[in-house]
Amino acid sequence: MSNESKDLYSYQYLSSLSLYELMNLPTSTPSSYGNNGFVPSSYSLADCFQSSPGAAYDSLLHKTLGVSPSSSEVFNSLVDQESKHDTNDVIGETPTRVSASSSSSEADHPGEDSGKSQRKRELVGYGGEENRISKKVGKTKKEEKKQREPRVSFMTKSEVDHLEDGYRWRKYGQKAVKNSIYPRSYYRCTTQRCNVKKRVERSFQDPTVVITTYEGQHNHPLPTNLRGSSAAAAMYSADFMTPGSFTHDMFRSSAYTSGGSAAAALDYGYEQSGYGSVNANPNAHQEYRQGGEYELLKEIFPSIFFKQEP
DNA sequence: CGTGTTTGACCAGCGC
DNA sequence: GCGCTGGTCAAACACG
Repeated sequence: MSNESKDLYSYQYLSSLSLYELMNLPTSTPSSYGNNGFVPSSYSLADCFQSSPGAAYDSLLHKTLGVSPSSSEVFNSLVDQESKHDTNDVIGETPTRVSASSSSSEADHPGEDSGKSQRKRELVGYGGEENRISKKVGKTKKEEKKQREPRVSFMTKSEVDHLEDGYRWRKYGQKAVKNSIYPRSYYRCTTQRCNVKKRVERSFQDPTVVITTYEGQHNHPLPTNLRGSSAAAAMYSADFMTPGSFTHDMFRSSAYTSGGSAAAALDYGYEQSGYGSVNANPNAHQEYRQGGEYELLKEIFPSIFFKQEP
């Protein structure tokens, strides 16, 4: 799969460049912070949504996926590449459509973890995971695969690998990835019974680009005792942004001044037909924001979205 | 002491 | 069947 992933990677890289061009982002990033153009990377990701989730999301996804039809393929292909083998099992069955409902919460789908891990836990007797093991009973591997969690992939121009999103993450692994000199880090939400994971890797073609892939949906509120720069990100935002006043232009400006920009893509496990219609139908954009993608993002970044709601 | 990171080992899936 | 690769585990370690 080496050649294929290489192509995907190249494709993605070009796509990200296209995004920057679309957003009229300069190649250099003079900053209003007077901070060499850098602020915590969390700003570029979280604040974009924090300031106005709808606008930022529009900006991110509509521009990324909407303007450039190939981009959606690229992003989705990228995040799907390791699970291509699932396609035959899943395609046409639309098992991973996500809505704001809790029907797809981790509690309901603990089998998000790979079967191999379950097998190992079964052998080792991994504490606190009995429910997973018991859930495994009576299921085939294929059935487990179908329960892949939806994933969201962000490309963020940042010098910081691990983007603060308000949740607490525990790093549980790091692997060198093929065709990249940068390792991929694996994080898991530290909240009990929440199996949301994320992978963080740096683009080997553009080291300034960090690719963050979230998998699953949090089944708990945002931790109250936040550490790190989530609050700081909010402060950054408050300094010069008024919630709700965020426009596409401001997002562009935000990405510009923060020295960071982000692209996002949603991975619904082969259910991508919606993008075409979104692109073709201007009115579909609203539906799309009210639909699964927007809601998914809300669930993944509740702290960001809830702050905007009166 | 609790929490998070590092890192070598292990395992399963896939391609050849 | 074998080797490669991605994903995960868990002991050891670091840190506040």
